[in-house]
Amino acid sequence: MKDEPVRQRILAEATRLFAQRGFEATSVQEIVVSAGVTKGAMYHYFDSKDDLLHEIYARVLRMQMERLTRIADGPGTLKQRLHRAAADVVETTAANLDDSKIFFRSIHLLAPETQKSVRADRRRYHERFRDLVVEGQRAGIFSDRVPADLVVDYFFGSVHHLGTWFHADGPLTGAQVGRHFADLLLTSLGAGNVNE
Amino acid sequence: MKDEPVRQRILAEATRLFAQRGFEATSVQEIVVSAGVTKGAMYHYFDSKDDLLHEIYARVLRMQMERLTRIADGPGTLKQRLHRAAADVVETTAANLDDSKIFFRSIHLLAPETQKSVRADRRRYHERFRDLVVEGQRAGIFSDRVPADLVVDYFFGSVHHLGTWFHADGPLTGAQVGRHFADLLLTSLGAGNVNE
DNA sequence: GGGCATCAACCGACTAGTCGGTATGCTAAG
DNA sequence: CTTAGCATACCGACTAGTCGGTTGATGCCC
Repeated sequence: MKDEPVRQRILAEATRLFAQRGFEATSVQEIVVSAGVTKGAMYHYFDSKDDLLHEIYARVLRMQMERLTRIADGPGTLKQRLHRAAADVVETTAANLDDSKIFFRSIHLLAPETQKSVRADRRRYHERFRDLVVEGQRAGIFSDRVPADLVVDYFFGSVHHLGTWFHADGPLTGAQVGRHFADLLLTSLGAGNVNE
Repeated sequence: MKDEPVRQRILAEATRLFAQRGFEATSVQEIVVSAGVTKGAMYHYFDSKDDLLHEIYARVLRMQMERLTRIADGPGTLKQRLHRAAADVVETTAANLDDSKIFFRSIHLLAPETQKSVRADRRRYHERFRDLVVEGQRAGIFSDRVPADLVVDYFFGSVHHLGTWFHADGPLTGAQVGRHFADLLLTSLGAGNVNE
């Protein structure tokens, strides 16, 4: 922890505090004390408090997009890939709950311009995921009774809400919840068994 | 608007501003100016800024709980009642999007004690809803492959996230989204047709 | 009906403190 | 001598909440 690069340490502590107390309720002073540095150091690495939040967002979005792409373009049937992608995003979200909490609580506090760019990244992710569903609907593997966009909004609503109830020391692991959620998604698309 | 009781006007404006700019980013000064009253008036009706937020929560929770109870204890088969309850909560959430936005963004900013009481109310709602699912699983009408609690978390995650993408002037009405979401819920419970 | 008391509703200047951000200085490396 | 990497002291803006005071309606006594 102590030999971690200063920039990373500031980001890590900021993430922890933002998730615990909220963005606005956390002062820059608290962050730098917690990270064992001074304000000067923080403003050396980041332009503003907003910039700090933006970096936290960008990091998690990059990670999720990379994983989704790898799974979607990887091997396996469509059902398998969708199931895998769904379970994976649940598991990684559970493993980085702080990021998830911060994201949906605080995005509205960013400057409008920054907000727009973050939302655009988010939409690209959503669309890549949706394309899997659309592909299955076109192929007749998935039911198209409910529009693909709505199904994806339905699913991601659940994922994004993990932060309000999931606990690492609860009865279920992130991987278990991931499998269940992926099952629910597939079932609601009328594609009961993943291996059919 | 002008002859609306002062207390209601303050609540309405606070709701609007909190949803638009966030709780922390909205000053008491802005609220009172927007409502056409003074700070004295606001602190005459409410104990604190927190109290204002708490009132907003309490109001929407009361309304939702009342509607759920009426539907759950009302006529119809289990499938019909669950479908009705699910569609209803989506529709009322869409109709009061501001409340929903504020709720999940700002609850962590309340005093711990207040937070606990709000969460307790919320849990009671969740449990009443879950009981419908459990009842169906026991009766063999719904699949019990996924635990009822998880199914309900899955569903309400989607509902609570309406605030991030739903717009009243979008392509779908609240009622339409409600029907789709209720369909998805029933389908994921393996209960395809509502009227079977 | 006139005088008096009471009370909720409301006003707005004020306080005490906090916040994000900056200006300047120092040190060590190259 | 220059630059990166910080530290420290400080500023101006803004905030939630307070408090002494005003206003107008109502009730009651004589």
